[in-house]
Amino acid sequence: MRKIAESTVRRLSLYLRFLEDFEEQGMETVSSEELASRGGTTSAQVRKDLSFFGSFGKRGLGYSVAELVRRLREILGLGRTYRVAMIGAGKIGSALVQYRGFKQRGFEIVAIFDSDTSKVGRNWNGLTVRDAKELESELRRQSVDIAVIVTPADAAQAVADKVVALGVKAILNFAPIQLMVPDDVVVKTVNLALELETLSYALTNR
Amino acid sequence: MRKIAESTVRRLSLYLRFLEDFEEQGMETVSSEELASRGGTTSAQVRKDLSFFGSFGKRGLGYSVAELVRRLREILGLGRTYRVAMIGAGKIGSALVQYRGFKQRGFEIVAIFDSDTSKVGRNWNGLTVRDAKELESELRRQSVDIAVIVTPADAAQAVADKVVALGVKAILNFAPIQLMVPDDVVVKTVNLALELETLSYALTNR
DNA sequence: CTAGATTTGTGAAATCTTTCACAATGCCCC
DNA sequence: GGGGCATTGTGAAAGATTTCACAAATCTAG
Repeated sequence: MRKIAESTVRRLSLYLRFLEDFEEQGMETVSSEELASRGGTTSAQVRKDLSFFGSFGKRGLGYSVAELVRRLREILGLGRTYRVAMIGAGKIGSALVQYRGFKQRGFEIVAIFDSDTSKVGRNWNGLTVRDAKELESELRRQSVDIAVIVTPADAAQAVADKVVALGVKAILNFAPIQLMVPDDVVVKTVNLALELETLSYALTNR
Repeated sequence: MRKIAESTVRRLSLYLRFLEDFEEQGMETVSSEELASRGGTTSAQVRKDLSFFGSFGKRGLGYSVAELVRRLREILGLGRTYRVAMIGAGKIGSALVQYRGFKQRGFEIVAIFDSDTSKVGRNWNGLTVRDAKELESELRRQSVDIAVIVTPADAAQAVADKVVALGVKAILNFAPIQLMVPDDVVVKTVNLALELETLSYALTNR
């Protein structure tokens, strides 16, 4: 498949969100213009984004909401569930575990680890926090698709190395460092400091 | 000032992080190549990024770590402190309040609000959670630079409208919706669902 | 069945971002 | 002080993304 820009994928994900709203409101069809205005982009952009994957609309009429939802879910790979391991049972981990959007979209947290023995054994949303030492044996026992790294910065790279060695191909990283991983592993980093500093930049240079 | 790409600003913020590390390690100078390899980019990219703001290096030698740190902090607007109001005292808000990077970089949380009366009055890291009804009077009493929105999706737009009306020019949004704000207000949205779905896309289309 | 109104899909143009490549500069050492 | 080495700063080229603009398709009404 032709290489698709990350910006395109992010917009598709947004469109899907809007379409789900539209579907709930009982709309049957939607135009690229309606999707665009909801997402702060242009109708041409919407059509171009979709055109990379096929032609889903009807000229003169627009897109069937139900069909486009189905197609986007397929394109984004949301037709299955993903098994997620969370490494780090601190505040952010705790917030994430409770985040309903996870399960709703098919991301199922199957294990939580922490190296702090005072946290090990606690029950979190139906899951027992396990000792980080068991990470390896546990990931051998049950495969996971995605590792969420919510450790302090100085532990994150070691954790990443370990999960990569155990075959994990996708990492969602909340530690404020740049992880080094092989090319065939995808990493998304959510870096709060970066977001704050782009705000700061924008406030300063107006 | 010439319009600078957001991608450039984000990289500058990354470089600053690396430089702080280098400084701590006692390095006096650094080359664009060293910065680049640490950040997963190229030396030409580093030099181009910096060149938008001036020429800070010495040919043949590289950059003075201390000076570049100083310049980047200035460029990013980190020479001052920012007053931050947090709206929403749920799990994510609680994680953010404890996040040390906030204060470390000059972002001081000066008020926390929630509409859940069972949370109002609690002490969070030295701050009392206030009733969301007081948002307006409180923001009139003390100005804030940045509003962090950590409410459920269905409340977020109303909160945004209110803080914008009260003069806030920058919003960090954790609610999973697209906020509508006037052009002169900057919004950064951290949308977990989006990150998960780009991972899902990447895992599917390999 | 035709005219008119919409709205898609998509090449081509415009714009934006990254990479290339090399002259210019400064340091070091003899 | 001059030769050699390292590294910056930056136009120009290449590449990527967005916007434009219009033919093609479909619907509606008469």
